[in-house]
Amino acid sequence: MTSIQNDETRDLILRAATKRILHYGYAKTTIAEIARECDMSAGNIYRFFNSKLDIAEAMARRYMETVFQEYGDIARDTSRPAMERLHNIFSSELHRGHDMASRETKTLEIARVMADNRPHVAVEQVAQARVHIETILSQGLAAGEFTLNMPIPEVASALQTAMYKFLSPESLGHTPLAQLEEQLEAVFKLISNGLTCK
Amino acid sequence: MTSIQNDETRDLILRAATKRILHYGYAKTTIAEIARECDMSAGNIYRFFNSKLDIAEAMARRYMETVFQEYGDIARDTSRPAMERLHNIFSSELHRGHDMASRETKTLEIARVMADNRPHVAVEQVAQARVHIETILSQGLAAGEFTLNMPIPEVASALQTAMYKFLSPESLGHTPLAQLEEQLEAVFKLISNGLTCK
DNA sequence: ATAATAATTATTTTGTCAATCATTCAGCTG
DNA sequence: CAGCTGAATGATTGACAAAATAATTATTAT
Repeated sequence: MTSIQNDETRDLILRAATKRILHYGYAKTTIAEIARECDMSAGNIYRFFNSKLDIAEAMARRYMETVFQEYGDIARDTSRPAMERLHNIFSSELHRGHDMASRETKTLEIARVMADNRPHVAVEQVAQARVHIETILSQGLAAGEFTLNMPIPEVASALQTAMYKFLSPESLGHTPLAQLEEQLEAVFKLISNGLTCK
Repeated sequence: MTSIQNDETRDLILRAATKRILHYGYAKTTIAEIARECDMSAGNIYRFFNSKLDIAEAMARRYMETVFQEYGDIARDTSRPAMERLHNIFSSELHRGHDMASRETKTLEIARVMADNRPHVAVEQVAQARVHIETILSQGLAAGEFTLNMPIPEVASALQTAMYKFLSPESLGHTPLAQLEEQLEAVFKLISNGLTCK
């Protein structure tokens, strides 16, 4: 079983794993390689992680933390209009997704591995993103910027559903960024009209 | 090369192919089997279709024709409100997609084969569906039912983008129908508000 | 000209072996 | 004992060839 103490070693392993997995991919990276990079034995890794999948999951969570940090910053910056900040979140989601799909980093493989073996993780991440969207919505509502005819959680969820295309690996892989950007603008315009009208 | 005449034989082949492919899947049905079902030789199939893929494409197109017939009927039925008919189209798209994904028919495999080998077909189909959406939109606009702040083609396209989740095989396969129905309602409510507000 | 049969080419499957790898664990070390 | 190692295990994978299957093309016959 994984021990509780020694957080620094966990971090060391995670950094080494991230380095190699982003470069060579999840399947092509072996526990032995990660261990070598940390100057320890392969067996010792298992004192800190229960499985290779757990390492990947921790990696993914750590990365998403930075993303949610960014969303939190946006949600906190009440100096900008709520609508603009909503747009900011979805737009940055699209660009991050596109970077992942196009760049040589093997992020897409990890996404697939997670979707196949840890499906609840994606659900959690979406829920976490929704929290920030709800925050911005309620700010916009309080500021008189929005007129909602549905409860905030439903609106936030519907927004995410409508923006699904911009984080689906399929469309990210097959549609050029410029076109996706146009489509994002169009959908956003459509919806923002519905949010603001009296 | 494929000959032009003898449309009945083409139909015979297509029906036989459809029967077997829906039952056993695309990969598992052979040209020889289709030929046997038609009481002809395998080689002879090639007088009517250039390849097995062409048979699948013809199958898919024929099926989509019936779908577009339905859309045409909906678009023509001006007795119902335009908004209701828009909803009708997307809802029926969702249910058809879900049937494909859940039922034992191997429709999903065909969709994948088409996406991989004939990507332009899906693009065409989406464009064809958009025509009907545009028709309904312009009817709703003429009837004073809608207030659009974008050109009709852009609105139609944005609608399709926002509804992308309900025809993506991934979400159809992983999300229960009831939940997708709820999400469809929510997105539609959000957008319809934007279309109708003054 | 049209269709069946035969030939060819491409792809898939199968079987085998070795190698690799995730994971476990008995035991070393300090 | 806490913290680790290195060897063992069992499952998976990759390479490779041979055989089989299936798509496509060429030839022949009516």
